[in-house]
Amino acid sequence: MELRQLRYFVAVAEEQHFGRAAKRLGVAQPALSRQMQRLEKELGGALLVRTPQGTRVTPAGQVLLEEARQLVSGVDAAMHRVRSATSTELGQRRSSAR
Amino acid sequence: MELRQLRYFVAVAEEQHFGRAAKRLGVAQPALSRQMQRLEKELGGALLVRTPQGTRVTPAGQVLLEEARQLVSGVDAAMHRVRSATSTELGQRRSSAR
DNA sequence: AATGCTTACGGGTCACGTAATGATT
DNA sequence: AATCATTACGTGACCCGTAAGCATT
Repeated sequence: MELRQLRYFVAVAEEQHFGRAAKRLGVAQPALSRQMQRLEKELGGALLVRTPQGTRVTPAGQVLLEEARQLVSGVDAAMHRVRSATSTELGQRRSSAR
Repeated sequence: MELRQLRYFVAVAEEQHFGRAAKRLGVAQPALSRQMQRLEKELGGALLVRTPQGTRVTPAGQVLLEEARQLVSGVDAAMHRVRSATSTELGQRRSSAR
């Protein structure tokens, strides 16, 4: 399971539409379709219900949606924290802090 | 930033040695070296201090280490939860639960 | 010279976009 | 026929392992 797949999944689940999700993500629909298939295969079950009118999440998909949102925002937060820590390091040699 | 990089980084930080970390991960040292470089470049600063005796984490690396552990275990937990939810769906049509 | 990490090189895998196909209304 | 998603196909990027290089002790 990769972060890309989690980000893609959140977009599809929220848009309930592969086309709109793809546009929002800046990728083509087939890329999305393949990644969602891969994700479902790895997790061992359907996450999305595809209909000609659009797409809904399954119960398992709903579980993943909540987890994925947390993880994705957690990753973003971690990146910011590390970047802040990196910048802070620069002036730390002689000034004690900040 | 990808999960692979986070897993690799945790191994290096814990082993304080690229060679041992690579062995533990089942990859070759160069693969590890490249991924750590990529990660540091993306995060905009050093995460590891390489010495001929081994490797230590920088302050920013310490921050990342804690974040990475949480994220990696969070991903694993999410996968288990979704898999459980998937199995549960199967018998839900007529039997109410279990 | 030995240890530890990095750069160079070649091969296999993966992700993507465009185009064509399938399915439902 | 129109909409939504999937499969087919070719290209480019990425990851990896082996081999060679650099630095420190």
